[in-house]
Amino acid sequence: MGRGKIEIRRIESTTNRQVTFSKRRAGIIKKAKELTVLCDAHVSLILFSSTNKLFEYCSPTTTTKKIIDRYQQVTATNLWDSHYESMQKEFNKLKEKNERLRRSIRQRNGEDLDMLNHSELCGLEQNLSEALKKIRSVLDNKIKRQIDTYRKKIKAADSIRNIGFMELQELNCSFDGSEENYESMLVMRNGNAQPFPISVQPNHPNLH
Amino acid sequence: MGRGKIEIRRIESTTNRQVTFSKRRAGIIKKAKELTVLCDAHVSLILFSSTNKLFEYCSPTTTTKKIIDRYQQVTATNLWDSHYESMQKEFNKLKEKNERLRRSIRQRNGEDLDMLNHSELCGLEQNLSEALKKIRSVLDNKIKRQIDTYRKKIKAADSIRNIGFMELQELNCSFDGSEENYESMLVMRNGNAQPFPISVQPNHPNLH
DNA sequence: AACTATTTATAAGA
DNA sequence: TTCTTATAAATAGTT
Repeated sequence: MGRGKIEIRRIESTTNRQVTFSKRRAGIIKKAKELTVLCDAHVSLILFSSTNKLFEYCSPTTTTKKIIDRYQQVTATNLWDSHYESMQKEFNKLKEKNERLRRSIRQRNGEDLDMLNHSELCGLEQNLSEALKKIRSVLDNKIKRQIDTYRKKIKAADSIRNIGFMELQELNCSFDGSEENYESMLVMRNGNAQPFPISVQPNHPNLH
Repeated sequence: MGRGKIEIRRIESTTNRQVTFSKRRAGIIKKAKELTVLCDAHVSLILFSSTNKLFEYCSPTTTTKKIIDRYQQVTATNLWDSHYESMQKEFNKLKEKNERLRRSIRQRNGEDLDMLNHSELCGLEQNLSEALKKIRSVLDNKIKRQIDTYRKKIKAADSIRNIGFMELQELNCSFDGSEENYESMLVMRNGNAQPFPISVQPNHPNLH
């Protein structure tokens, strides 16, 4: 139908192909609509162009989803049951793993120990004992590092104290060298500055 | 197109409607085929007649399932029901939980401690320490109970020994009462029977 | 996007 | 259902 007859074979010219697609797409969708109305049919038409554009028609009395569900029922082609099923399997596996992990944690917490036999219990004991050693060593190191930090701060403060003392001597102020008077003097010099930082981990907000 | 023009409205005559459906179905499927070939398109056409008969066309380069999957991807219309969707959410939640549990176990195993702050580390230390106490007490109790069992077995064996001794005396055998000879005598009496059960948990196959 | 010569689809009839 | 055929509709090539 048209000025000339065409062979039904892939149209080589890209533009021509796209124009034809556009025209015939309109045609077939019109036909689908007419079929729906004239014959009281349910139609789902899904088109992907060669440029991967999607076009669809669906009878207004229904939805694509419903048609596909019906199609599935009739053909017994389970389009997504396999997908769904495999997912359900994975889900259950994950649940099981989760339960095992929880139990493991409970056991590492000293609960639910009845189900363990003697050797398992011994293994757990050894395992926890080693873990505790590691944690304590990490904790030790942290504390050591903190003590070091404090020492350095003390040293720094001391040197400030000495400098302050020397400055005082130079200024001929009436300072007797006692701690209280020294601090009040520092406050006088620096405004509100604290002599030592109080916060242990100034950059960590979650410290209780 | 035809002998007369028709209005596009439901055909009231059932036979006529069915005839028209039949004719137009052939027509639209032909159009779908032509579109597929001419324009290199992917087409899925699903038809349900008013009598609920299913007809379909699908481009030979693909399958209805593939087209529907693609349709789903593009439209992001969740054709899978809400159950599936909620399941997917649950699945991801479970995965997350799982990861947290794993991390917790690693930490209770003395690994991945860097991400813990000081107080968390202290809490972990205390927690593990208490767990270890519990486990050790359970282990202690078990061992105590085993020792009790052994004691009872020894007592039982002793009474057997006494009975055996008395029997020996009655039989006027030449038994001097020493341990070695007593045991060899028992072996003689009972075949290969062991005086005490060696295995702690004879019913557990996984004992190392 | 519009036009139109032609092909194609199909309504009605057999 | 299938065939026929007059006619409506679709569309290929063109503008």
